[in-house]
Amino acid sequence: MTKRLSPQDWIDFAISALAREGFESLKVDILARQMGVSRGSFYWHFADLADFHVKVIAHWKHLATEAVIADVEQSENSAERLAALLLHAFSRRYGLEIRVRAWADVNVDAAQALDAIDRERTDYIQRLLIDAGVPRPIAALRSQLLYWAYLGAVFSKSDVGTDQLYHTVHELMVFALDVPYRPMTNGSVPAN
Amino acid sequence: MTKRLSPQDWIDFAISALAREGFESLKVDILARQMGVSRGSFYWHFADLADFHVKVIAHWKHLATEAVIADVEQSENSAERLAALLLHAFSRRYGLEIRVRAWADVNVDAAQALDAIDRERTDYIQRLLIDAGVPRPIAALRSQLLYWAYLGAVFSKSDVGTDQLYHTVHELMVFALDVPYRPMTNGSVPAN
DNA sequence: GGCAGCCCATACAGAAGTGTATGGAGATTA
DNA sequence: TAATCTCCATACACTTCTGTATGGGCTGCC
Repeated sequence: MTKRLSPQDWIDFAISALAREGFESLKVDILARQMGVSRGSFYWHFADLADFHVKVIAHWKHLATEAVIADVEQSENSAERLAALLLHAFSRRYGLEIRVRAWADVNVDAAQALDAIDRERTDYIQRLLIDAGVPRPIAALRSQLLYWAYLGAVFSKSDVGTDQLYHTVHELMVFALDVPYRPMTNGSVPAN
Repeated sequence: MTKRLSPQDWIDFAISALAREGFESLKVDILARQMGVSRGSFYWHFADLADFHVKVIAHWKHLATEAVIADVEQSENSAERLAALLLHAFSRRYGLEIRVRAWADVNVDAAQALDAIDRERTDYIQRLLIDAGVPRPIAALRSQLLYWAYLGAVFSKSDVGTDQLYHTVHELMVFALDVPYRPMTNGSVPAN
């Protein structure tokens, strides 16, 4: 019945296991037990563990880039887009991303995937800044710093509260665009 | 001769191994081999692996806090101190810190130590901002963001070049203190 | 020189995980 | 219905690492 598994089933389960327990749970033994199946199933679908890990990382990369693209379609002008992006970035749950970055310290493929994702994101932010009128060299620097702040937030345990979130975004918008910024949502953000 | 080892010898070697190869190298087998000694030595000095790891983490925490204190004594006024701190933070080699953060995803003690260090550092930055005249609630937010940027830089593979370094610090100083800042070193930083 | 105490080597048992070989159950197609 | 193809279970050999037990060398001290 529901017992026949596809390679994608394994990969999907691995992604959720990665988010829940970290990369050390991505072992044939453990996954098979949790999926109620034997290791024989795994070795039918995948050559070995390394092969499996490569495919899991590739799928994560796919998910991560999809998330970026989804943000692109949100608003019209680039300032609004940047604000929406920041809002989304700093309110997100970081479960999966923090696991992949820990994994990258051990796994070369994960490290390469992260490098690509990082470049992709900073490039996009930089384009937004340039479109918003920030001179190119300054935009390069600030996009880097903005993304670093995002990365730091990912790793920092301290969650951004819903009210602090708007202040955070406001501060970053001012930093990024050099002008006071008033968000579209409501008036809960002070005028600095 | 030079073969008799103290517990501290093991811990020191573990710290350097951690920086070089990551936390997965902190195994009795591997360390003993690299130190040219047998595992019997290890189990004489330490109860078990967990005990050893706890002590390694404690020692790292000691080193990390020492580094912060060293920065405190550098300059006179708080703006100069902040600039010196940023300069030092963003020009540092991150080898050890990135390893510990990866380790923290797996080891609870490492995670706790990192939490404490993070809090310590942000508190210090916040104090500097307040001393420099930034209102307390804004200082809290900005110190958080500044530290996030530092954390992001730690994880980002892209190294900060020596020339970009001054621009980075300049941008962050402006962001932190709300005023154009001119560093003391030389005139290589544009007036924005 | 003899005697403790400190430090290390060796050997053993065992857990956890990988990969392979083989066979068997179920669905699919001829 | 028979043959075949998919998918999985079981069993085995192997590696890596941990922790313990035991004994031996070295050092300082009397």
